[in-house]
Amino acid sequence: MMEASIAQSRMLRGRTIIMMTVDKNLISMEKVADSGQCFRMSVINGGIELFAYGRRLFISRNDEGDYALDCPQGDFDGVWKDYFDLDGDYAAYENSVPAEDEFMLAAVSYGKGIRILRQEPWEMLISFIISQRKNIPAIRSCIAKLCERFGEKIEGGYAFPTPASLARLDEAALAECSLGYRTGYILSAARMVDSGDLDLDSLYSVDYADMLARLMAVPGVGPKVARCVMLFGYHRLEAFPRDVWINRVVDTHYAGNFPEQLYPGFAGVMQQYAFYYARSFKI
DNA sequence: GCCCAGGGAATCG
DNA sequence: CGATTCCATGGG
Repeated sequence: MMEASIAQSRMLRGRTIIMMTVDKNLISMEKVADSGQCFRMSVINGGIELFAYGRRLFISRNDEGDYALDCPQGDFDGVWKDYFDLDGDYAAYENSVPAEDEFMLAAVSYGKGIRILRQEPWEMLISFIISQRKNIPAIRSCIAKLCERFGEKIEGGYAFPTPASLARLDEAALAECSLGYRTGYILSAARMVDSGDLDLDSLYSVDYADMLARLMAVPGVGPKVARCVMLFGYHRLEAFPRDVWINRVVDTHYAGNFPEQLYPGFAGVMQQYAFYYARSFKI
């Protein structure tokens, strides 16, 4: 049984810094950063920088190759452990692939170490409204502009903008973030959430169909974007978003119909392996 | 310059 | 119903 995390301390400029280590076999931070489910996690000068929940997290590797998270144990226990879904049993997901499904076997093998993050629903809602008809680098660029212009300044960068901070803008101000025709969608979503018309916190406790309907009531949110919010924000692992890459996979290898029923309650995890594999090899 | 991107809404048949 | 068309912008 590998350890999920161990607290370590080291000295830096005369101060004691607490680092949390995460077993390298438990998760691949590099694959997660490149998996298309998050847009504010990037590999930079010898480590990985991540912004979420109003914080910046820097991740490096120690001599054993395990991950060192530059955060106190309280943040790890209260935020990052669940954020990275370190308690999830991904071996069970991977082992559920039928022996005859060569595509999913290859996808699971290639993507080993990917996990479905628990991100903030509000950030997922805005991020995936932006995502429509954009490639991932362009999505990241738009979100970076949003954060720099309208997010709160925090140490090392900017937080994701709050609903209130976007709701009070006009379209001209938002349009500077290269949102194109999505500008009105973003503004509507921000005002719905800020006014309380859409209570994102209350959605944690509603069932699949209700959550899907409530999210799709937002202008610019259709079946695909709603399922991305459900999967990456609310951790509804049964949600199976179909984008252009997944549609190509499903058409090519599954005659237009992916066998979601083989993965009860976690088809979305398999979707993520398939997406990462397909996009990496441009299948 | 060209093609396309983690789609959705409006329109048409 | 399903199929088609338009949408703004920038990355590769």
